[in-house]
Amino acid sequence: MNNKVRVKKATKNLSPKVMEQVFSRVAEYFSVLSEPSRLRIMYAVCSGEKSVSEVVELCGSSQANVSRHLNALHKAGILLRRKEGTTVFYSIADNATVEMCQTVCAKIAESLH
Amino acid sequence: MNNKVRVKKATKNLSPKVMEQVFSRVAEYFSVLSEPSRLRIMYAVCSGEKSVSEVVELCGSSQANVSRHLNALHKAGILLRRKEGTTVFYSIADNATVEMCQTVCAKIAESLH
DNA sequence: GTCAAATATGCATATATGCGCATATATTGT
DNA sequence: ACAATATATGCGCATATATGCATATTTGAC
Repeated sequence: MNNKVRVKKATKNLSPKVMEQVFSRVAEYFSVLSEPSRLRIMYAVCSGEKSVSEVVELCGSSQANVSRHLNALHKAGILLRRKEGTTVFYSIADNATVEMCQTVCAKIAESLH
Repeated sequence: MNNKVRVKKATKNLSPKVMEQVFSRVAEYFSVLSEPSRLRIMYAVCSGEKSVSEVVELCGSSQANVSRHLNALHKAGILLRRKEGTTVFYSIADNATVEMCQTVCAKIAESLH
């Protein structure tokens, strides 16, 4: 059996110090996606740009929490922020992340049977 | 601009109730990958099957923690467990997860400049 | 059976984080 | 300036979890 996995170029020959930084950042990245509330928000936004209020409406969480979660997703580079008057719109900044989430969701949705 | 993202078949037409279950499971899945210690372990194991002691050696964490983390990764279906005498070997069970981690690592390693 | 090695686990602690609540801030309209 | 609306944030609490330490458990050698 061969269960070794080839390491991609971009992560090859990195010093242990840098590797630690990468692991730390990657952990933070996955951490942002490790909350049902934020996944719900991602699901709401990935169908098109939404204001905070719209997301609140769609997700059923409190305005305060939705605001915080949207901010977290924005800081992580996953969502874009656009301001128009008093309204703030969020949209997908990183399609790769959305596709990754959908791949994982699909796999898990299947395994639920 | 078109930043809508198509939803995969497997997650389409799921009841809100099931969607919640999926989000919960997916959050747990990402949660397992949201710790530098576990990513370090994944990196050690993805180059080939390793015993607990070997992983301890490679990662520098305590035996207790490595054991716990390996168990978490195993319960999440990401690692396989094989026992031989008193030694327990872990190996990659899910290549998709490893590839996903490497994709994210590569992206973040690049962005570190 | 006894001992040693490898792994797993119970417990206490420190830290992180999600949430509810109240409130601050920003912007528009009157 | 004032009121109303939309969003962000400070605070306290409850919960989750990573870690260190000690110890239990499992298995093989003698």
